[in-house]
Amino acid sequence: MEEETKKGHFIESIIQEDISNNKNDGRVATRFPPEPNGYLHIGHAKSICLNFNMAGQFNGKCNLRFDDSNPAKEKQIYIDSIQNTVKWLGFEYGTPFFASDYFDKLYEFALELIRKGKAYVCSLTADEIREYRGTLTEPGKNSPYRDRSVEENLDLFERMKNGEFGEGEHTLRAKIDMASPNINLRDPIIYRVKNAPHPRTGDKWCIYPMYDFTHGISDALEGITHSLCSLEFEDHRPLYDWFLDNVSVPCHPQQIEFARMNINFTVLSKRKLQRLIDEGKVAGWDDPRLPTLEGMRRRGYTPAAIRNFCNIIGVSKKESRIDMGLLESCLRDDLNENAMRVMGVIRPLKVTIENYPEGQTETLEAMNHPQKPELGKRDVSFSREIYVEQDDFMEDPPKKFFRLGPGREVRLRAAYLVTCKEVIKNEAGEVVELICTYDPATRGGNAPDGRKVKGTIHWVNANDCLDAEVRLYDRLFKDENPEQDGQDFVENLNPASLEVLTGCKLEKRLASAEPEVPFQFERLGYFCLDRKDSTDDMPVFNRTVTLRDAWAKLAKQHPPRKNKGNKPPRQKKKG
RNA sequence: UGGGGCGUCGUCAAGCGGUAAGACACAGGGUUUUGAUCCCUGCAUUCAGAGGUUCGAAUCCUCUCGCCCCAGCCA
Repeated sequence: MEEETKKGHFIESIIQEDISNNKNDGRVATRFPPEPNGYLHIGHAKSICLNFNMAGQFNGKCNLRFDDSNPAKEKQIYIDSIQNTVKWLGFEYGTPFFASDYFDKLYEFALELIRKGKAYVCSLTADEIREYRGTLTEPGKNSPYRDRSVEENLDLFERMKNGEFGEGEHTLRAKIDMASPNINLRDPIIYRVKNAPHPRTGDKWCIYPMYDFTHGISDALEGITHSLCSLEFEDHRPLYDWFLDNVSVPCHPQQIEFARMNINFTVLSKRKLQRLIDEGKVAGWDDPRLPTLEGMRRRGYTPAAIRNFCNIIGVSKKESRIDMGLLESCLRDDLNENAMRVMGVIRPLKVTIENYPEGQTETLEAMNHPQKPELGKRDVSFSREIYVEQDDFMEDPPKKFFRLGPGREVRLRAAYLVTCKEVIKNEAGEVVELICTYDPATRGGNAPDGRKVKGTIHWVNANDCLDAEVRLYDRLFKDENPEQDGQDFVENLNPASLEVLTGCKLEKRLASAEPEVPFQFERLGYFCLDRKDSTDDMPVFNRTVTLRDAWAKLAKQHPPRKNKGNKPPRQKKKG
């Protein structure tokens, strides 16, 4: 049903091989290392699943480690959110780790490099450092400070630590090779002065280690065996190895790179997501249209669906753009299996059943899940006045329209067969009510005379229902690739990504719905109560995803006739 | 004309010298009180291209082409 771990992607093969060679004594340890400078998104989920799955699969452990070496960008709220989200996704990580917990040790390792003559304090300005670095095609040149004595370096570095210098005055650099074709090896900066309070170490430090120095050493200190990261760090691997080879760490983890995830019709980068928020294009980090895990959670995505998706897409080194449809397919799979069925009318059209006794109400039974009778039945109330979906009526319907139209008979799900007798319109000519008759002999939906009724539509008792707001979401961008032809992705937003419907009429049992618990509104899609904007007076439901809709697809392929407002069906063409 | 990667169906992705898995999508058909679900069926003579090695190549070699990443005191 769920989560069949894919067999053998290349990282799994490497680990398997290492185990059979008894490398690391057959131990496996991975880590998920987010920088707490933003919220997690679906792209991170891939890495989370990969790291935790590899550990789980090979009886190892996976650490959650915050890569918090740049206090200028990092915040406690992100630390909290990330922990929360990883737990929600379903992974156990025990006590989280922090690179900042290694600041003392990192400082010692920097000292070790200086004593070995492999690091020096450089007093070039940022601009000068850039100039000295050379370009992609020209080698760099040595810093004039490259040959300072060990003593002087030790003294300067200590004074950096003690706060005697301002930002940018000095840096500590590894002494590697200014002529290396790999720019990362041209005496990379290890420490810089930064006068910013750190979320965890406060103002204890005014110098902070850079990523390349911090990351590998943190891995080694935690006994990580396989350090999985994305492709852009491939060029950093020689540096990763250089640090671990030149400093006294307990082990030397192996860095392995894989391609990060991309999905069409959305953007996956903290920077771009941040911009959508800053420019007010979406409501915040947890806007249900966003691919952030908090947004997806609020919208109704389930952890199981996301995990399954991450397992299904595989792991490789090829840049790819995954079809949003695949994510949705995984979602529907889980929701179809687990969501209780209910009825809700989101664009109500009143129906009066003229031959049904006035003032009478009766209780009918409906299945909670047609494929799972063990989930039981629920009561739904029925009376003379009900609501049906506006889309389920056409004044001049084509032949293949199996719903309501003048003189047509349909089944009200779990109720009766009704026939449309009369159409009532307002002054503007809009249909505002239908007068129908019902066949009392069809209680439950079957006709004793065996006549076939092709269409079944959902409905709600007008005298016993829940008023609600419903939010319909669509893809955030119009284009499959929001940045096609170098366009600014913000210009490509789908103006119809959010549609708010008020005055929706839902089955009464939804009054006790809990946030994020999925329901299938039959024939419409999967919905859940919004945890943030719902009030006692006005519940708000988010549409998580629609049902597959063969009818809508058909109608789209064959454009509307000019007559009424409804979607117009045509005969399907052959071939 | 620096370095590092990557190129298998529309989209992901198996394949590791023995004659192209699977998933999503798509197209037909069946079941159905959700036009949902479910169930069948079809869907790469071909692996970026060209040469070569071999009885045999997507898999090995050579060259060519295309795409991505790197010049933060970000991660």
